[in-house]
Amino acid sequence: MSHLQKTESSPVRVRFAPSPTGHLHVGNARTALFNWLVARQSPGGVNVLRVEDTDMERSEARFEAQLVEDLRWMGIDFDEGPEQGGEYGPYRQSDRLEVYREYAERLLAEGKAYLCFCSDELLESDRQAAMAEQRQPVYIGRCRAIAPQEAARRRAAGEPCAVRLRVPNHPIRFHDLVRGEVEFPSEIVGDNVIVRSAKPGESLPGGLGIPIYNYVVVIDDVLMKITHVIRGDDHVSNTPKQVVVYEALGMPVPEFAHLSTILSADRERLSKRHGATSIASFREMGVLPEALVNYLALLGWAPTGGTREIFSAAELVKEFDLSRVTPSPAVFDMEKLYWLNRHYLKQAAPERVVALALPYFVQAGYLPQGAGEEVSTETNAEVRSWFARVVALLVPYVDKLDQLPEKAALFFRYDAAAAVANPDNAEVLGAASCSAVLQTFYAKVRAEKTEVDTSVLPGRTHHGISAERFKEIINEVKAEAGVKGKELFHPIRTVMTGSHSGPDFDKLIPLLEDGAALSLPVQVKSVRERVEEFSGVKG
RNA sequence: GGCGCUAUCGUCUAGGGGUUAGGACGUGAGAUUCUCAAUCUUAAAACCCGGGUUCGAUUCCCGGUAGCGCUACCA
Repeated sequence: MSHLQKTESSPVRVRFAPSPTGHLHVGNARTALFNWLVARQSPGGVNVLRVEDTDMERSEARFEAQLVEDLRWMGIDFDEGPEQGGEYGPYRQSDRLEVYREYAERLLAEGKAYLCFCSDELLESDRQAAMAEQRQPVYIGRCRAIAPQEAARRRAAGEPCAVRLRVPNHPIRFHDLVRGEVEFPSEIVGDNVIVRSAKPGESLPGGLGIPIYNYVVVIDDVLMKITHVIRGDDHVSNTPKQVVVYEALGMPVPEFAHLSTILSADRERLSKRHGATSIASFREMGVLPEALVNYLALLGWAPTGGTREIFSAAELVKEFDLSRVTPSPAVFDMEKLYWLNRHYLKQAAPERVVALALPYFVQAGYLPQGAGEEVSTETNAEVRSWFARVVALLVPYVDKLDQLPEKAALFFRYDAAAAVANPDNAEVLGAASCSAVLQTFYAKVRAEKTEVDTSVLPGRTHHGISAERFKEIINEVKAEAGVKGKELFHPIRTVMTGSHSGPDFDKLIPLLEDGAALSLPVQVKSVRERVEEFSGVKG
């Protein structure tokens, strides 16, 4: 944190500056997280959200809203931004065009910038020529020497013109918290355009067009008093172009921190093509925000010692250190995210996991639409408490919440015929001792007293074999059929669940019986019903 | 093409002029359990290549290679 200390006089101010052109991606989310961590770990630190929507064609308001929601879900909040305002607003670039124009005029008046009247065609042929001669394809400065009065006259006459910044004649250097000192020769920068020429319908007062990104970021960062620019490393090559703007403005250059790219398993830049990489998709699949935050922090950062991996957001705020961030790109590993998610799923308060799991079951059609509602009728409360036990039983089996309904198939999708036909069960069902076990077991279950309970669901019987009673039955089968161990348990398990593997009987049997007593969209079959159905297929 | 950035187990990483190169995910094995999941134990697994500097380089320097980024009146 030493790098933050020296700016103690003025508090740390960082910003996250996304373009609302799509869903929030893991790469951007990590950038947002690192910014947030730096702001929160520094006394008086301020986290600014700035929406870079100058690309009118691709920017959409709904993406901005989505973005903020995704960030909030992760626990990342802002002190200043379009929603909360602040003294350095407005925070949407589309609302700041007048500011950019003013500064451009100032730069022009001071001779730091000049008007360029070159046509697109001319520029393009310059570029081709430069490429052919293997030179850097930068602007050759054709309009640099036009006298200001002459330029002003041509502009007033309505001749289309762009504004270019005069690049200084010295190497451009800046400090990067993750990469150290970075230096570029000025020749590679060139006199870049900072304000486009006016396009029909996009004209600003004074006949200028929409300003260029590399210029507006600097104006914004200067005006918003940003002390640390933390962003993706796709901006390192842009940085010298921006540093030149700071110099022209006579403003101090902030600290930079360029975060490495997140790659997919094929070592390509992570994109939609690589499946679910948007923050929304992680939320939808039932990844906990604390797992995602923890994982993202570990991508490119490790604490001193490098052995600790589990960090809450609060712990990250305490431990995180920008200068320990690695400059090398990292491959996104879904398995490790899942590992963290499994960890946090076990840690999480049961009620929370149940609430989060519920929609998946409603969607699967296993639970009624209103099951999530707070208004708890008596039945609803019963369903909920049963469901809570189901979730608790199944959570150790999943990486993420959306896998839960599939794991719950043993409750809702019992199918004896399919179980008997399943090749996975062939060995168990084909064992010599199987028949004896099954016959004895069927008889025992049938002999159980049936307790009719029509209070919950008229016309249904609730047998209510307890876990203890079930254990006794198994012991009786063991004694009478003379079979023990796997040969005893596997066939019985197959009858009960359709599979020879699954949760402990102690927990499973009561859930089966209690579930059967409930009125659900997909009826859970009781122990006795399962026995009847199974014996019908395999007598 | 030019410029820049990067390079430790399959993956995320720690470390650093002399180390048995550490941890984690994943994988294999074992324990536990009727079984699966969970849990515990355990094993295999890495310093990109070539030159320097040095008594000694994985570590420092240079070059190569590879990957990525930027090369716009995109952001």
